[in-house]
Amino acid sequence: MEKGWGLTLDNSDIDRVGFFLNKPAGGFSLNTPRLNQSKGNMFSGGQFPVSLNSFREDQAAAHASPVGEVDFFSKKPNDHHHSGAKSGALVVKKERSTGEAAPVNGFNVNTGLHLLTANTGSDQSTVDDGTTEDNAKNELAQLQVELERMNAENQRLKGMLSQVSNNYSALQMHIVTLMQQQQNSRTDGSQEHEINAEGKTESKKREGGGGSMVPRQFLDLGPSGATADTDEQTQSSSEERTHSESPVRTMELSKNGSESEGWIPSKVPKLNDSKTADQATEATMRKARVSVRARSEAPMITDGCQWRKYGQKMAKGNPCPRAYYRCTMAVGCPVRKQVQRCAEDRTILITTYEGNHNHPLPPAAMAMASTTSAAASMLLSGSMSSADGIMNPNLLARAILPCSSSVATISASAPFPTVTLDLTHSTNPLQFQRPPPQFPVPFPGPPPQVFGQALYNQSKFSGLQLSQDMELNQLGHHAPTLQLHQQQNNPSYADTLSAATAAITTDPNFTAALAAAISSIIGGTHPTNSSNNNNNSSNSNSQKTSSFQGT
DNA sequence: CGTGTTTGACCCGCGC
DNA sequence: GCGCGGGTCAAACACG
Repeated sequence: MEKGWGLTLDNSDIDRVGFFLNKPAGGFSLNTPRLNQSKGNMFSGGQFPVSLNSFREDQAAAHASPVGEVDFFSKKPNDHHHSGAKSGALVVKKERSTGEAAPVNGFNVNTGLHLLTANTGSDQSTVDDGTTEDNAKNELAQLQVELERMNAENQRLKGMLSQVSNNYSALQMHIVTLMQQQQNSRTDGSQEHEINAEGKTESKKREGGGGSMVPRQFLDLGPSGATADTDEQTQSSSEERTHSESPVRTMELSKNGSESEGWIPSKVPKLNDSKTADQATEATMRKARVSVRARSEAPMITDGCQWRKYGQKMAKGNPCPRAYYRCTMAVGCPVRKQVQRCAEDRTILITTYEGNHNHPLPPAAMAMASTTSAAASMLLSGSMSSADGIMNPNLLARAILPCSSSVATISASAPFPTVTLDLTHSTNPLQFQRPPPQFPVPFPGPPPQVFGQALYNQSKFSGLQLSQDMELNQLGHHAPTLQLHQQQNNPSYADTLSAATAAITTDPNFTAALAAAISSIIGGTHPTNSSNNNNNSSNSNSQKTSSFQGT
């Protein structure tokens, strides 16, 4: 039930964990968010920076991390004897007695403890003085007391940790319960029409004389094994396993609302029994789509992935052709996207994503991928697949873009659940109301990759925000420092980031996630290259799609 | 020559 | 059954 969401948070937070634990750099699959990682997030979120070590005692000791707090928990209470080679404190003392400098390893912890002693210098002057022996004993006693205190603290923190974990689980269960209750209390599907401002006629046309509202394919999960909530599927399978394939188009709550640019295919894959589980899962995941409306003069926004154009069609009602792209970062990646300009406002580029990547993604692409994946998961997962996705458009909308719920809408009237992120206004006004100074002319216009970064930032913020809400309500505070650092190094990004920040800072709870996301994204890319390597993709030379950044 | 785009043909679902 | 429209395929082409 938590697929997708929070994996960006996981990534960034794991990095932070690595900061403490000297974690070897490892790849984290986008599609494998794990609860235990989320727990790690909780514990590393500043409130419990030490508790994490209780889980990683062995690693911390093995890595001999220079961070002192690690060893507090790697020590055993009864290792404080002189002969206890395992005691870091005493080992340090012995080494110091030999005139060696304190090794730069985990034993630095004991240096910290030494600060509590009365006279540290007496150790070095210890030759045969009886008083120094007493001092040593006193010091030893103090160390022992300190150790005991630390152990007590450790136990206390562990208790807090388990409590937080329990609270998290309880909250999670509560959310699920609420969703189920809301589903059960649903009496009609009229709210579906509220989701899209102007999809009423189409939906009513679909209803025909049926009376009961068909909840579309939100629940048309078929044999998808990706959804865990099989019970909910069974609850509503009878009425919801329909293949109403209305050619309804995506309606968006933008100001131009009448525009229908969504990617609503007429071909709905039927999940027959003959299909394999993988195929069904893939087909299921491909059903949920995330449509992004954004102002960009570039032929395609940069989202960090490599795309190959495999088709172009003239869509009805739109003089602008619709381009079909396929992800080429991995063989067989099912992710596709459609790019089409808004008929009414040619400056608005509508990109619709579909599917989940089956390969690791660069940081620049993870935000968008996580957003689409999360949207798809939330729409298609059992808990969400029930009417919640329809009944609570704001829930998902705010999950997608919590900073401005008005721009994220769900097109429930579409044959496929489609989340539309309208970034053409209100989300990032600073970004688009004034042209960037380095691009005064309409073409190439706002740097696509800059916009892309802003977009991804927002997307990533979404994941972060939701993860925060569901796991912990605070992130660490070191990320803003990184963000500012990156901003200074990259003026173009500074522009973008400042705009994005200005758009989001209205939500104070979102600041930490914002900073973490920006720093994470930028930290994983090569801004100097990515800030330039995509502006040349004008309409004429857009053959080389490679919008891949940071490689 | 490899890679990616272009573009007409083809397939499929749906409405009439 | 036929036409329409969306989506995909694949041969031809362009480019480095």
